[in-house]
Amino acid sequence: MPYWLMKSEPDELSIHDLQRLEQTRWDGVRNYQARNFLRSMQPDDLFFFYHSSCPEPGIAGIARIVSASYPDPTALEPDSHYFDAKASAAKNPWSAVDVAFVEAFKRAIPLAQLKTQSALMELPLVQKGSRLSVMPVSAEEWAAILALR
DNA sequence: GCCAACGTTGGC
DNA sequence: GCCAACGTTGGC
Repeated sequence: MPYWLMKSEPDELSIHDLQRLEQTRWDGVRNYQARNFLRSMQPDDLFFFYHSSCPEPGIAGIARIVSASYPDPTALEPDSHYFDAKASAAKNPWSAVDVAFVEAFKRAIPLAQLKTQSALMELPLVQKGSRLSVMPVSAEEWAAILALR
């Protein structure tokens, strides 16, 4: 079963928000490579929930995919921050998935620590200049990160 | 707030 | 199809 990592600004949605909500829609992805990964997700896949653009960026917990991908409705909502004028109901290029809370780490694993792990050198998250917000995580990487909890 | 790196747009 | 300009991401 594939593993993933997805980034979220905690001001928008944090792992603690998800804990409270139990389940929510992961939308607003507007990058084709990231979207393609969303489209290959399956229910019950697990992912690391990463906090970005915040005082201490890092992996804050684990969540689970609960739906196959479907057209992202925010692309069609004019008032949405994620509105895309070129999208239509008939032709919506963007995808969303539903996700559920699994676990919040007592302490987020800081990006700075992840960068020191030789087992994670291939992970786009730690590569200089990488901005990919949805990425696959190998079983070995998953285990290496879990060991840092 | 700065800025490096990236993806996208659009003129040619 | 090239590539300069622009907007965005996201760490620091």
